[in-house]
Parts: sequence; structure tokens; C-alpha cells
Amino acid sequence: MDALTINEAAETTGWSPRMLRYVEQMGLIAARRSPAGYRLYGPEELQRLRTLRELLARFDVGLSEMGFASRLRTDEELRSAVDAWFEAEPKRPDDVTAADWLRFEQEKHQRLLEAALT
Amino acid sequence: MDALTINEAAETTGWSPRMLRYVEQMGLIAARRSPAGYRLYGPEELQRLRTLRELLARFDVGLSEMGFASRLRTDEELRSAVDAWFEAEPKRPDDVTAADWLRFEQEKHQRLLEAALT
DNA sequence: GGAACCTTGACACGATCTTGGTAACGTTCG
DNA sequence: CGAACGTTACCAAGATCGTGTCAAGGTTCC
Repeated sequence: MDALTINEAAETTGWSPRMLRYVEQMGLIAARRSPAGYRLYGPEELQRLRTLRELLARFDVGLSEMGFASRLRTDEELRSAVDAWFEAEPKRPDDVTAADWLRFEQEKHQRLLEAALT
Repeated sequence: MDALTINEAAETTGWSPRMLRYVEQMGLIAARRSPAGYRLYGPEELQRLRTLRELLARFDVGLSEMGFASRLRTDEELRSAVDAWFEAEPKRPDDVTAADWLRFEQEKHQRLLEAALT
């Protein structure tokens, strides 16, 4: 049975148990639970936890920022609102047509992608 | 001459002057400057400022989170690192092929889109 | 049954973020 | 020139983040 309990997981990942719960609360890595409610970390989660640490350190990113990134990819409405805002960069009127067409194409693929993943 | 100074811009957008400077510092909306260094807000910026307010309020998002979203789309290395991390969701090996192909297609369009906007 | 674990919830503290205010100084314009 | 406005730089009150710790109680297992 290859699943570690929270203290063991903390041991091998470098996070504190407290932080593992926090990471879960941020919606980033939710361990599955034993029948009694104990968190169980499999190899997948352990690896992701280590990778997450590297990522945060390397780019000086915070957990809450990763939490937001997570929101961006689960909340479709938020994502498109944010995308729309950024895409409204100062542009001359003629840029619109081509760019908008491309955007439509991209979003079509996006929808296909999401449909394929459900 | 249709450009407002910072206090006027604050008036019509609902931001405080202090916050307009802060928004700029977050890398979200930089007004152009007069020869003397005064910030000048054109209709584009004013509209974006209003939209930004709505967005933040509607989704309960903070400026720093939008700042991070901005980082995500300018720092290519960061973006791919974050994407990679999220894509490493628990998935069975067979899910990969179709989804990955679609993702490739989507990214191709993304690149085209970015090229078209520069 | 008791030691050693797990759970959630709370309090706490330093660091950082948000936002306003003020000071010191340059610009615009009647 | 002087009033009204802009700039940056700094201080400060309150909120949030990251993290530890502790309490009250359930689980595991010898």
C-alpha cells in the first residue's frame, strides 16, 4: 500500500504538516482520505508537492497566487473575463479583424479540448 | 486633446489617484506621460480602468492577482512551468494522446494570435 | 487501555500588501 | 507671482499571507 500519512508526507516533501493542509485548502493538492478521514498521499501527490515547492521558489510565487492560477483554470467565466481584459490592449482599429478571427479559432479549440477532458 | 490628468481620471473611473499610481506600479495600466512627467489618461485607459474595477469586484479578485495574471502572460517561462504543473493532474496514460494533440493545435493558434498583436 | 497518530478549529505573530496621508519639490496658467 | 495641480518618497493603519502551536476529540494498534 503506497500512500503516506500527513507526517510522513511532510517528511519526504519538505512541507510542514500544517502547510500540507494549507496547500489543500488553497485548492492545489487535495490528498484522498482514508475511511476515517486521514489524508493519504500517493506518489503522484508527493511528486507534485515537491515540484510545487521548486516552482514557488524558482519564480518567487506564493501559494495564493497559485491558488488564483487554479481558479483561472477552473472558473471558465473568470478566465475569459481576465483574458478579455488583457486582450483589450491599446490597438488600432484595423488590428481587430484578424486578431478576433484568430481568437475565435483558438476558443473553438479550447472548447474541444475541454470537452475531450470531461 | 483628449487625455485626462490623474485627478480627472480618478474622478471618472472611481479609482483614487493613489490607486491609479498603484495600478500602474502593478504593471496593469501605465498612462503615457507629458513632457513634464505628468500622467495622461486617454479614453482607452479610462475604459480599461473602469472595466478593471468591474472585473475585480465581480470576481472578488485583487490587484496583485491581476498582476500575477499579467506575469503569467509576459513571462513565458513562468507560464509554461505553471501550466506544466497543473497539467500533471492524476490521469491515466491513455488520456494523453487526444488531449495533447488538441493542446498543440490550440497553442499554435495562440502563437499566431500573439504574433498578430505585436 | 494507552501511546502515538490523525482531524478540525482557533489564536498568534512577523512579513507583506493595500490604501491613505503628508512632505518636499516641479509645472501650468491666469 | 501665486494658486492649483502634478511628481516621487516616505510613514502608518488595517488586511492578508505564511506558518507555528495548542486544544479537544477521533483512530490505530500493540
